[in-house]
Amino acid sequence: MDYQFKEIEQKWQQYWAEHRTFRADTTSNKPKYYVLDMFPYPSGAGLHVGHPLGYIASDIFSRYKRLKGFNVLHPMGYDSFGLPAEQYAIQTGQHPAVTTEANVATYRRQLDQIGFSFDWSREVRTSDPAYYKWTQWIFMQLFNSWYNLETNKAEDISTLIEKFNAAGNSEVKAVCDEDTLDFMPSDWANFSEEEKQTELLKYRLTYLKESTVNWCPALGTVLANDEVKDGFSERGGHPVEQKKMMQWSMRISAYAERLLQGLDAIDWPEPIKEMQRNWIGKSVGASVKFSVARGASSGAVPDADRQTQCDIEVFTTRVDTIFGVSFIVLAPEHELVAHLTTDGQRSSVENYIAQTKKKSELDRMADTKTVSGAFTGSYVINPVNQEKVPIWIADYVLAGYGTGAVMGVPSGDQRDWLFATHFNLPIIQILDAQKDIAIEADATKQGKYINSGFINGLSYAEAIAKLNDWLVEEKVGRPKVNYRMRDAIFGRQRYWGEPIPVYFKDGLPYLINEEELPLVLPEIDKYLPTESGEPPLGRATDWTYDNEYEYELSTMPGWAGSSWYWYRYMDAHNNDAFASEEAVAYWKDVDLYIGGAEHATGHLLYSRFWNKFLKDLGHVQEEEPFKKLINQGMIQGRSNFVYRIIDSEGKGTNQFVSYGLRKDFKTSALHVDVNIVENDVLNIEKFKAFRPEFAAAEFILENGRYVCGVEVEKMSKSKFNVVNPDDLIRSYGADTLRMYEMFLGPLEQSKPWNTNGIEGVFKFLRKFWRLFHNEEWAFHVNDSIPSKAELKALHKIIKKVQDDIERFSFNTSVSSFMIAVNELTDLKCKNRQVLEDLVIVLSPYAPHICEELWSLLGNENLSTATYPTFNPEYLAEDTFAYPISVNGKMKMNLDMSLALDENGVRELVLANEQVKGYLEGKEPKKLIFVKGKIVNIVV
RNA sequence: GCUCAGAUGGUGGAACUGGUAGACACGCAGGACUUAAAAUCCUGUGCCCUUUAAAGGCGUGCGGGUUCGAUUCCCGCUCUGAGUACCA
Repeated sequence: MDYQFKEIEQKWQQYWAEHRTFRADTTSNKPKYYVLDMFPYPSGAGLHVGHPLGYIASDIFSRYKRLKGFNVLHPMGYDSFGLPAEQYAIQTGQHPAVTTEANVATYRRQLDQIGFSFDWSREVRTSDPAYYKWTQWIFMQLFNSWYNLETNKAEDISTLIEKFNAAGNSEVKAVCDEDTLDFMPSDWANFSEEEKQTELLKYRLTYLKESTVNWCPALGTVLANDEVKDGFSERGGHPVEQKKMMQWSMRISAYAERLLQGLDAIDWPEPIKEMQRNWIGKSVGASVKFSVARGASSGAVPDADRQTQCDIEVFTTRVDTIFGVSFIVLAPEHELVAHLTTDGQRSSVENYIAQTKKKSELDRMADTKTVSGAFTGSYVINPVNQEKVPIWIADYVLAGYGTGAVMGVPSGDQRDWLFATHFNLPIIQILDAQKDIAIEADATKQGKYINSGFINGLSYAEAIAKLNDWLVEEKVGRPKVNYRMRDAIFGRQRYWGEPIPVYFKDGLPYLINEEELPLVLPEIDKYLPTESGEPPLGRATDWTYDNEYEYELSTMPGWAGSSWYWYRYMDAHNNDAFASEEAVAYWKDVDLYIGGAEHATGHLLYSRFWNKFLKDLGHVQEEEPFKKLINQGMIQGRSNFVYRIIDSEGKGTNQFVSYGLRKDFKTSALHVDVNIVENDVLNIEKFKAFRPEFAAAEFILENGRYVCGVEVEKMSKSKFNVVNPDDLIRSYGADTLRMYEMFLGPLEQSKPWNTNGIEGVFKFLRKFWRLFHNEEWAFHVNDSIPSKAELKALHKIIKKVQDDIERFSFNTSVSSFMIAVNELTDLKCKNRQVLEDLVIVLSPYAPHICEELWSLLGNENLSTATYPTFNPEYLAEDTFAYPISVNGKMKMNLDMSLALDENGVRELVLANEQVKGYLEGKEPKKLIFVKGKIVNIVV
């Protein structure tokens, strides 16, 4: 029979499901290998062709590893909490759980028909209470932990309390809030329960913190940055304001250094590591206190406050330039600004602050050219030389980074230089190697210091060391490492997320009992915030702890459930632990993780954080969760256009002109559904049915066809360029889709989707099928002894595919399969032995057709087969058609024995008549010979 | 602006450590089979010159360099894509 992909694919998908073929087994004595895909959010739009790209690659890898004798864990699940389901619920009143369930069913159906070898018995859904029980449990562990900088790991909060009991907090080295009290053991003992809890909260790894959020009063809700555009909500266009709010936060900053160091040990793409390094943003420098000078300038009456001692702390990476400071700049939002502003400067400072507030964050960042700022009227004393230096405010200083204050050194920093030049502030040269500081700043670290008091004559390294010691000695500063990364906000004022297992008593948060987990999401009448502006959970009735205390009304953010899910797959149905100790000990970590690069600083960073935390507590074994990471490229949409002719009045007509002829007319381009276009040629009949208004359309054709225009855009419904895998599977089958997606190009490269070449892959599979059949489509192989040529073709592909898969070059193996099948077809190979091995080698790519042929060959269960061993002997050659080049230009090929050495080759080459012709009687100066590669004659 | 990735025929791409550029496909052209179409098969297909062939010239974004030899290494530039945002 001809290749009947529909029957074959259905049959084997059913077989795999019934036989639980891909169930991973924790008791196996084979080596383990864990292949993980980033699990999808089940959106209402279903799967598009971009999704499976990574899944196909990981599936090929998993199937290959099974053939290579590994015990492979290859699971799949759903990141099923999220905003779109909630949005939909608000609009329709449908419970998000219901729509999510329906979407999951669609995804499952679509995934199943591609023939993935997932172990579905381990499926997880983050919105399942049996799953989020453990997300909540991890939250509780974080709440009950603090970060000990002495042991450099998280510890149970009880060890902190012991320290408080024994010695108060002066000796405690912890990552904590900045406003901790100083207390002695006796103080601690006398603290009330509330005071103790308040203090402990400042050390807990998850804690409450006042944060600024985008608050939209009209919608009564907090918005993500994405949902705000130019100060207005994207939905509805209502004004959005900044509002301070108590929010749950995760002390990820405690792990900054370990997150940074850990990158060196993992096999990830360098650009992703670089992104994480930048995100963590380590800078080494010093923090220096500048004390505010008493009595401000311009005859202003100093108020009583200003008389009190007050310091401005700055962070700098160039403490060596401190003698060159000619001004200090605070962020306009800095808390001391109002306090420091003199009456004389008040109006201009307030003006400036008002202006800054008006600028959107984007404007403020985009405009690096305009210099702006305002003088506060106050001064600080530079601690190193007692110089009086003016305090300014400017919006280039950010409140959120460092201390929100910088020292201005115009000779060494171009931005400071521009500021000083604009406002006429002094520019002091500090290094003898600095040049042309009248024209621009020179940030050199070369040369010796000048105009720099006690560091005059020193080099950069000497100066830094001396200053750091001096700062500590004089108690005006210290060396400091600063990280850009800030703690992660861990609450959302939404419904469709994990409830936070916390209740409030006397305004303080307490954990619920572990036995009470999961804290199940309560039913509510509407998915909107309450009238008083509380999160949707405020609508729940009879939802209190112990019938008394109010629960936390925020839910966890989207990244909570995805920050540990790979462990759940190890032991998905465990009710007593997130995964059993034995399961974690067996599977350990993810060997290969495939997913999109867009998660570089979100999911991939948070996951590493939670993993390190769980490691500190002894719940998991590895410091890093994902050993190797591969990013698949984004599949873009390829939009097609038709060109409607515009009449003299500017109105669209009924006529459409083909792409090549559109220049002769006035036209407007219209998106046309890519599914009615083939190889950029429009199917006119389908187009007429596309929309009623096109039913009577007329066409100006070129070469008898209507050619469409093309543009690469993001895949989206509104652009009619979404390609759904279902249609392709219907016309070509899953095996063709799988191979075609791989054939498209390198996995990691982003590329537009186009189906132009899919026929070629389909033809290949038919040709492959025909290898096993005779002219009448009857199954036909023989048991003859394989010829040398057949074995050569086979072993070439055995080696090629294994090399390709191991370097994730899937596109090149598809080409090689085509070559192998072409060769074997030409050889009229019907040999059972050869074809059987070929089936195994191809099976990771096209599993259905291979299972069918495998069973026709009389075998059972292809996934338990063994990948054939490559034998280099079959590829060995006696002779080689050496390319002969003259002066580096290839001229001809000459067959010569591979046994020949340079002298033998030289003799043969120079004696050759054709070569003589090329030399035109000239004496060769030199002959380059690379064995098995090339001969080059230099004249 | 900075960082990273990339640029190869009409198209997707191949060439893995510097050694025959354009594998494999798509498309296109021509042919076979067919009443016809589909399917299948065969041939050709980087560009230029040439009636054809042989032969030749030019060719991996642009300009240089290293080398017997460069798509590959180095320097400078242009463009495209992604990320990031005044980080003190």
